[in-house]
Amino acid sequence: MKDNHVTLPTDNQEDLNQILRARRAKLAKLRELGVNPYPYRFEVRHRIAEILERFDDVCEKESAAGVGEHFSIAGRIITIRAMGKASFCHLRDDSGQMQLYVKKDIVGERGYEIFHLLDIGDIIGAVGTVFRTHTGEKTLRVQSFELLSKNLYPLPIVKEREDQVFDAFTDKEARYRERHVDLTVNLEVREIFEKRALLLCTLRRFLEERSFLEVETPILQPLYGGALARPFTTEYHALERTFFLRIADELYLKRLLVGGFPKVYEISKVFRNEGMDRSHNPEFTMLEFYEAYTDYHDAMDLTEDMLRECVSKVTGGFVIRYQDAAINFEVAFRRVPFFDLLHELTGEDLLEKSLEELQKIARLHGVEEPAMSDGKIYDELMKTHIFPKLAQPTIVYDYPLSLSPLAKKHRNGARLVERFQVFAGGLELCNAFSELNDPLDQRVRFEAQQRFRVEGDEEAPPIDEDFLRALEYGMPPASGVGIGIDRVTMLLTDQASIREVILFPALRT
RNA sequence: GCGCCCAUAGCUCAACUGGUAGAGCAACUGACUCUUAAUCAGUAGGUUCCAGGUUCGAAUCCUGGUGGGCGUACCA
Repeated sequence: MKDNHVTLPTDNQEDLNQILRARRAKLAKLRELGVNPYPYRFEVRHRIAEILERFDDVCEKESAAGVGEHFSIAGRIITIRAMGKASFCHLRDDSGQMQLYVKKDIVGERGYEIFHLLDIGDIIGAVGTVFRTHTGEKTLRVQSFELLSKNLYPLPIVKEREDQVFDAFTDKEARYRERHVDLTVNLEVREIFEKRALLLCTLRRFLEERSFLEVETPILQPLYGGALARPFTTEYHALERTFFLRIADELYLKRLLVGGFPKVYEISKVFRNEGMDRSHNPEFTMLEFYEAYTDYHDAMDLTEDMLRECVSKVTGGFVIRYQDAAINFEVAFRRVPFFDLLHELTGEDLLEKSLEELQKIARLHGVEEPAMSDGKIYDELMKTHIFPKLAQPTIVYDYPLSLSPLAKKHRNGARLVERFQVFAGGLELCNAFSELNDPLDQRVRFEAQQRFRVEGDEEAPPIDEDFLRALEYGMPPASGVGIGIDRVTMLLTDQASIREVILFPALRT
């Protein structure tokens, strides 16, 4: 599958297949005709979608409105229908596609010869007037055109007729490995990433309007933390030390709260050295924001508003379709305590059970080896039976203490922490809590994690003395929220796989 | 990590119980001044993912490998 084209030696004509040879021959011919196949610039004055829209109500035949006015567009040739003295092709730019009519009488002998040396995939610029063909298609009558970049490697040819698509470029591996081809040929793919950009833009604007400060913290770190995950390591030569790629932004952002910024956020890649599947990519994009003097109830309100705003801006409505389910973001999100959901599942109050009782209940619900801690059992039950079924936007709150070493203990009970997660479409979108700012409690929590670590839990984080010291200076009470941007994008673009919303997803090499 | 499935022309796919690889589109030559999956006539195009093995003979069967898909595990 892989690099059969990459390994083709471009200087040895013998080894090239006939299509590649033909393209190179045309390139040489063009040069003979005095055409630079890779010129420096072209004056693009119009976008195709704007032209099409403008002539939308101009009726059949020669459009009086278009006569005389010249339009200048540039893009890639996606179809060619060549005839002896007049030809058609379609040109696509970022906004849309439009038919071009190239007539020998107009572009001249040499121009028409050059046009015949063009291929699907070439990038050209064209200037002309707009008219409608007999069949009603708005078309550019080309006065002149210019080759802007010669295509030497053939593009997949996707054809359409009456909404039927033929020979679509669908091989997932080829699409991910050659995303530039995917984007060129599959318009709906481009849309996903336009929506992703709009999502990021919306989030930034939302936070900016509320006076949050965008900051950047280290990706390369001497110690990692802020989540439960195995890190990637890298060698820092100058320091002769192993460094880690961050697994979360959390600890550095909290230091900024200590430092006096009351509202901060960061949007960035984080890296977790774990397997990949349709909702996990080893590097992914997180938004984390922290607001001083607020608790997790405030954060719930803010997060709910934020998500609703994103849905509205990106999809244009409040009800979205995700994998055949209608998800409504207009109404208030359901808010339900973690242990209420477990009660619904098991009919028992799991918070009151001993470890033995918990293990028994876990077995009843299909957990194979429940020899783990109470927290892991709760987590397992929720992950297998509850979370995937949370289709409508749901805020699950008040989590067991042992699962959340960075969250503040619940004001009403010592065995819970003030934490919540937001789910929709069965996807976990956000994780948030009232941030633990008691440095002595934080040390106790780290030490507990340290014990898990010694027992072999590779995801338990190490003790971060620098962070503990920072807390000792005093961090204001605060709430913090982490949002998985990729997951939200999946939801808003109705994609089942995270790879569809990451331009260059991780692949084996 | 484990299980199941997949890999054939530039793209999308075919090839029965093993018999020596084929189609549409794309490409090339020619014709054609309103075509649109353009049409018509003709031509060419393959390391059947890789390496071994079985066989007179392998795209097909076996072993190993590579890459991918789906499921599962892991995953705040």
